[in-house]
Amino acid sequence: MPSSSRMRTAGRPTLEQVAAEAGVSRGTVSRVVNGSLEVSAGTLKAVQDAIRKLGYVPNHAARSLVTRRSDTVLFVVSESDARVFSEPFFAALVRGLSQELSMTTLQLNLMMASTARQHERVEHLVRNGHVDGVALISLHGDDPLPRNLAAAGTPVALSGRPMSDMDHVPYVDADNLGGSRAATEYLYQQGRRRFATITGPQDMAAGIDRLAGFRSALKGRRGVTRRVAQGDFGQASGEHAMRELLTVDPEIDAVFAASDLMAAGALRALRAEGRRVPDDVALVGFDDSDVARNTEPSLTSVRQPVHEMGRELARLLMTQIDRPGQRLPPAILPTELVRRESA
Amino acid sequence: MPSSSRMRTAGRPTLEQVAAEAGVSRGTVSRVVNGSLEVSAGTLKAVQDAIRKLGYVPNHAARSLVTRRSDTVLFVVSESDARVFSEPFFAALVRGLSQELSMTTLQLNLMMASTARQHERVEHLVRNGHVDGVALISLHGDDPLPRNLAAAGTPVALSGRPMSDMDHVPYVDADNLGGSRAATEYLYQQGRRRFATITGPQDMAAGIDRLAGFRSALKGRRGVTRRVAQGDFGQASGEHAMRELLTVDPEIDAVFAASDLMAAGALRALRAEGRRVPDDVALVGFDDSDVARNTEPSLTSVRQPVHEMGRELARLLMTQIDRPGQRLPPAILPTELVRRESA
DNA sequence: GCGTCGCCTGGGAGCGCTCCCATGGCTCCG
DNA sequence: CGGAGCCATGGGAGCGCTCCCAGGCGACGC
Repeated sequence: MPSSSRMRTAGRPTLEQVAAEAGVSRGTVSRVVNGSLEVSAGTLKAVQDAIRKLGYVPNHAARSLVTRRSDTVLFVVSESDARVFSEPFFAALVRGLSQELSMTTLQLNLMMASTARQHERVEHLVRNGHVDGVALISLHGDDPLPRNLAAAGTPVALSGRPMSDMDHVPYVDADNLGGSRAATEYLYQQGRRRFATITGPQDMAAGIDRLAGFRSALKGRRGVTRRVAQGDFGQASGEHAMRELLTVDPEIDAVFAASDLMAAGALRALRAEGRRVPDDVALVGFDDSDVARNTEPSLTSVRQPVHEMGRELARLLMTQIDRPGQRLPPAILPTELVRRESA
Repeated sequence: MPSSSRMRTAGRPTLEQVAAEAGVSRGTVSRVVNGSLEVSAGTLKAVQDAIRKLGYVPNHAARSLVTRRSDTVLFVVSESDARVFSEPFFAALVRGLSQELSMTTLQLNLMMASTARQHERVEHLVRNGHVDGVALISLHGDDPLPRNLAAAGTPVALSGRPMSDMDHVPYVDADNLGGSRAATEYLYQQGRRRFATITGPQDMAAGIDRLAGFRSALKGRRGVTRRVAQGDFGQASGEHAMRELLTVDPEIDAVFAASDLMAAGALRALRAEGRRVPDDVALVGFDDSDVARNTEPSLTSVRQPVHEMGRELARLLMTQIDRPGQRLPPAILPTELVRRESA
């Protein structure tokens, strides 16, 4: 019965084995692995050599069991919002998040959760210590999830300004207001005077803020007309809104659409009505997405630094994990007007 | 100093506490939690009640420590050539993957890994039992990672047919060949006879297969001309290729582009040269992406079931996790021609 | 009526790690 | 030269769970 017995899982050296190899105790190896200073230079080297020789990597489960930290953050996406996926926004955000995290030992856990049952699962995951923090994207206006989590002391960070106040839950967002204002001012500087905007849904912060930016840029200006039509960020709504606007005022010469998709729709409508862009009507979109590059004429648009927003989201989370209870201000990242053919 | 001492982390009941509450032993509770049958009806109920009452959720780390399973799968994205894969592709794939996984207890871990150092990290993660399986997307042709992992006995599944043979590493892919053939045949049936195709990069399976489909559809047909120009899936390359094609043969009346982006570029070139689409030239793209809906005219395109491909990817992984060593055939999912205005 | 079988159940051992206290040796000061 | 103090280290005690073996008990058969 020699070769039987437990058969020490050969491939994975344990702390104990490293200790034996280095001629020290478990405790000492643990200190080295975790970067404690209280180890003499000689021992340090011996242990490091042993670690290298054996190819030791700490067992995450074992560590997590005692430290009660998981070294994992959860990224929750409400998938019901199909809009999120039609845009590269999601991918770029994840990329930024992931990049920032990759500089630490933190892992990224992804979860699509729209139903209440799935939100419950998120809370379970958190309560049970599977994750150290949660990043949320694309919330529905009144979603209690972030508040619940934060109230329970879990680090939380949001992407996009939440509609209801979230008791100091930090969030990252683009400077929607500033970006819209800049876009509108740019149109004004081009000599345009008969303005229209196609808004996003007014129950979303992005929709509200972009309209506010438009208004703010035109505030107090004389000899300017301003029309507002509602859209839902989608292309069809942009086309519809544009048609409506032209009915109300056929002389419109400048349009700011709160999304590129809506701008693309507007472009269609304008063309159908025989307007030349930008000669007759100047048009600016928002997002600087792929569509903006592919329309004809291509769209002047407001770029948001999505990748950087992802990184900031990660930082917001990491800060809270390191210093629990810390109150963080929102991170509002600057936007930039990208000039193309449409304005 | 009464209130001090260990203070049993109140919020999280353990197996032991559930056992006490139900008046049984740890072992029995464990059996209930893990769905073993060897428990009498009465005990079962008592335990279930206790679990509900206490809100017990198993501690993942503890379980993982002993079972040596992590209940986590890793999704690795080589971000360096994110460019190639249109981004909605990525999002939809993740969504499918995630949806399938959400029906199990498996967690999804996401990692962007392009550099060698990061690939190393993936191998560490796997060797160290952090993950039970790995899904890989957007591989570089000769990437040894999947082979290494598979050789070590790790469940692996790929998205996209790998270029080099991977010793039975299963993959999911769209039926690129069939889709391209169908698109080309459709053009033929419309009475078109002077064909051209704009290919994807010929060092990628998708590029190769889509060209093969085009060729296959036209094989043996008489009175048909066929031109081939190379692209790289990007819009600019499509525009360039189209211009070139028109120089070679101004009479071209049908174009199959291996991506929507290239088709959009081709559209630009065609318009610039005064060709009407679809009247003078019929044009079909591939991917059925957003761009296809936003061009003017909108693009007829080959749709791949990306969401379903994500689910299949998950299934491929799960099967291997449940039955290690199982050899799985690739999953080739059907494509579908979506007719719009351009052809 | 006693032995046997099988079904449930209890609980010890141990997964790999961190935490913390005890220990031993050494330096330094009076 | 002795004692105090400090630093580096060793190793026990768990973290919460699963696995597995032993044992209790009821049912059934001879």
